[in-house]
Amino acid sequence: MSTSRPRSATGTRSTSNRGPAAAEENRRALIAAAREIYTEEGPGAPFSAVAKRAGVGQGTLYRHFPDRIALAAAVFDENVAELEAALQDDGTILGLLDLVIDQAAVSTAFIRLLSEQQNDPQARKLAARFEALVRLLRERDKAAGRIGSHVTQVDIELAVSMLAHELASTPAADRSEVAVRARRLFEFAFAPR
Amino acid sequence: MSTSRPRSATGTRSTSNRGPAAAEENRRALIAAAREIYTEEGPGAPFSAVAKRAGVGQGTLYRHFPDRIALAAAVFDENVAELEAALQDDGTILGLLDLVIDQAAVSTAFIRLLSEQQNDPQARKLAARFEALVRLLRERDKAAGRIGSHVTQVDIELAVSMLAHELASTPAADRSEVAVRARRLFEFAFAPR
DNA sequence: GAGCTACCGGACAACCGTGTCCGGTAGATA
DNA sequence: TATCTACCGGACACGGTTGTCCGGTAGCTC
Repeated sequence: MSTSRPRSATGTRSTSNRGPAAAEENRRALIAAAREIYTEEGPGAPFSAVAKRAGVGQGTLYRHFPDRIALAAAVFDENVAELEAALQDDGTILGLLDLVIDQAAVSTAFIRLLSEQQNDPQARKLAARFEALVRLLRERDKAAGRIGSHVTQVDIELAVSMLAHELASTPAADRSEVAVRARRLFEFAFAPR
Repeated sequence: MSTSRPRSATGTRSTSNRGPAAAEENRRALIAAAREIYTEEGPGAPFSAVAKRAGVGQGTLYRHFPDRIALAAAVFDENVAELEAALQDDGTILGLLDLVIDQAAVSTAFIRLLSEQQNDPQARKLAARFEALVRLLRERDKAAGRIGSHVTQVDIELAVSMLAHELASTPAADRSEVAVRARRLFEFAFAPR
């Protein structure tokens, strides 16, 4: 996740900041900065803060990502890919919840994007990937008797959404405490009856 | 400007808008307006919109309530009183969830106030009243075997908080659908094992 | 009914985030 | 090296919110 740029905290850009190669590097720096910002300040943070954090100008930010949605989509594309990679082979629903907890702030922004931009094609595509992943995990868990048959696809999506929203509005200090509680609550809700 | 005020649902002012009696009426109008605004636009709505909605000037708003917190506290004071009135005698935890659902937007703002202003004495007092209510309901439900003994005080508070947050970020159109789902989920989580 | 007090209302300055625009400059090309 | 191109960065204009300040006026007192 770390870039080697003056950027957020340390180091100096190895290459120049001009030319086509730099354009790509800037793009990646912006995505990384957005992740950090989401994590630290939540999805409401000023858009322009991303540029500052990435160590580039406003112009560069808007050139690469015309609006918040475009940037968010780029961030979550990576995010969903990580979830898929971690869970597709042998993950579980509870494992999914754990990853959502790990990625608390980014997850929230992701969930928010999905619910607020239901018309945006990019957002829809991400939603579809996420839902497919949930479907896979649910079927596997059900077959293995790890979750009850009363648990629907939507139940799980709702649980993820609630968890993410709750974590987003929890002061960082209490977050792990809340995460443990919530996980336990959903474990009860999903348990075979 | 003459007799026709933009004042909304609360109706037309019967007395003048000056003098000590009017001061009290303005105060109540502001609280009512704040409720409406929370309900319609969520807790992020411009503070000054409350004054406009109440049909009074900015000055009047700030004179009565120096900041958002003071106003929010006044609103939720009424709110908690309503919860107490409705549930104290024979309410249940699920009944509490239902009321939270009914008051979706106001509840959210309430929950947010509690988590963001943990130091404010007014907010703490409201939190204490709310927690006492939950304690009462939980003990009653437990005694009656309506909820499992694994369900803790904090579990319930967390469920309310998650529910409120989720509803807040749900488009109005989908809210009742989500409410039903969430209620069911918590019913499973709380059920005796 | 005259004067005093208290409260009202809205104008306004300060502030913050957004998105655009353009001068500057590195790198590419020959 | 001279010139051309593409991208960079930050200044800035704009729109919206906050919180203050003060002239105006209703109601109260005598």
